[in-house]
Amino acid sequence: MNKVILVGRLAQDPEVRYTQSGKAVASFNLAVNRFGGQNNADFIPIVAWEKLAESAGNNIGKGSKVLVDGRLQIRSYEANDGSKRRVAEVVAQSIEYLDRKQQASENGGDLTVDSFGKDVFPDEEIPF
Amino acid sequence: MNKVILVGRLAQDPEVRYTQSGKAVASFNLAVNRFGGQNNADFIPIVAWEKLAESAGNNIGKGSKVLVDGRLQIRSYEANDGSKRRVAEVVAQSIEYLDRKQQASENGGDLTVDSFGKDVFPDEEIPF
Amino acid sequence: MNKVILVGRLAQDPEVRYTQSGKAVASFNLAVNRFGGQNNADFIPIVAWEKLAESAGNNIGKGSKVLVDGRLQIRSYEANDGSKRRVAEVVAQSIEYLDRKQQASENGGDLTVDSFGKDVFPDEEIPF
Amino acid sequence: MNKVILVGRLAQDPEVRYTQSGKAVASFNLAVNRFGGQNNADFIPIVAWEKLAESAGNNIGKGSKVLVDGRLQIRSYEANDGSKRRVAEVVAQSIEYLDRKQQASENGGDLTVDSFGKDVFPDEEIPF
DNA sequence: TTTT
DNA sequence: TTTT
Repeated sequence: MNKVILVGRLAQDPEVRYTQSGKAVASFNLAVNRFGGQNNADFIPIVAWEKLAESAGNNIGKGSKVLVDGRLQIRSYEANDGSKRRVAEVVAQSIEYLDRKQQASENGGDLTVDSFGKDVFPDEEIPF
Repeated sequence: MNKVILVGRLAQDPEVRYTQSGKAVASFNLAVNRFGGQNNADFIPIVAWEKLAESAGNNIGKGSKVLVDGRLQIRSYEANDGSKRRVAEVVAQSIEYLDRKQQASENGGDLTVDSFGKDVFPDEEIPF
Repeated sequence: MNKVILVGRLAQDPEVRYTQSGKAVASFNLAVNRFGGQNNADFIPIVAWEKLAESAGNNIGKGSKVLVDGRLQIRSYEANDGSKRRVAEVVAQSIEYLDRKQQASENGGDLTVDSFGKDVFPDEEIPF
Repeated sequence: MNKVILVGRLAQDPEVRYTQSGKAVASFNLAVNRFGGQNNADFIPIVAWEKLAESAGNNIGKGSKVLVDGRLQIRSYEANDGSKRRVAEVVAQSIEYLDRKQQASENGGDLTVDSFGKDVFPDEEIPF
């Protein structure tokens, strides 16, 4: 069990890059207000992959309010001076767009993007 | 966003049934202790599907301690007297077995069963 | 561990009542969309107590979008015909108001109401 | 909304320190297995305060299995070379002890420690 | 109806 | 470094 749920606003536009194998990766910091908190936020690094990444790149930007559901991961990397560093980041499993800043979409509904197939089974099928 | 996370013990062995289309469905009540609570628990109906259901049928029983991650669903059904009833239940998305009652498995590790494919990406692939 | 996190819209205005000991209790159904889901929602009963209840009564109504953080509880009661019934409901521990329908509040920020005292400790105090 | 839920084992005994104002603070790394993961874990820094800290110091140690419920915080500090660094850590709001390594406690039940007062209301009080 |  |  490794679950993180955050509501906040993007501190900057998502940066979308591509791995050597061609997978899209988006990253941005999420400003999550602390309780009591006008000018008191945690800026939490978020990473999203593939269609989640592409959707973020196309649909949200600096200031957008989102709900991120994901897992907390510690990633190792080599710093410029050759030293080994560790950074914590949240790998998004789904992102729910809580407002629609720019394009006031005519259908109104909220958009949720998810990194896996769905497991929704109709009520009627249950054999009891 | 519809997320439920529970830790508790099975109040009875899982019942495994099959839909007309052949899908396995397991159901059981989970005793979740309230704070302060020896003899003070909520008995929460859990439903699991397909491989989650089969694994539950094979690996856990009355008294097993588990962590259930799922969503809360309201299901409508027709009662015996023809009246329409609604029941709330948690549809499991993953079940983590926190103890191994019967078979003291030699490898020691915990078992997690999950209803969808995994989205684990290796650290090294990240292009930054 | 008994945790529920829901995002949805109130299906009706909160009903605020008072216990014999004078505690406020608010109740309403929350429409939580399923994935894929325009016309496909679970209507989940929510209960809030004391200042959470009063705030809900004053600040949100039918159609308001909220994030509810709480626990899932099974409550027993006696039906009109004398039979014993059980109902599941979510007891809210905090409610975050994700939009402000009517009154475009002048202070701008989002409003979160919480049922317990806060445990926020300043960063500087940590002795390492 | 800033919520983190983790299940893992302590990578070392908790270190308990005291702030200048006398508050207890415990810190340790939690090894949280990734899916698929025997030798594949994230080591996540956990911080607990006051009675949570004292209980951790007294009741759990390296290898203990726990469920941590908390929030993700970014803390700034000054490194030895005077540069400003940021570190992410989980501030525990409750810790559930999922096993009892050393002392096979005679009372059986699980121990949950929580950082705030409880909001449990009896079922009977609800006026409907 | 029920778990430890 | 940063959001409203």
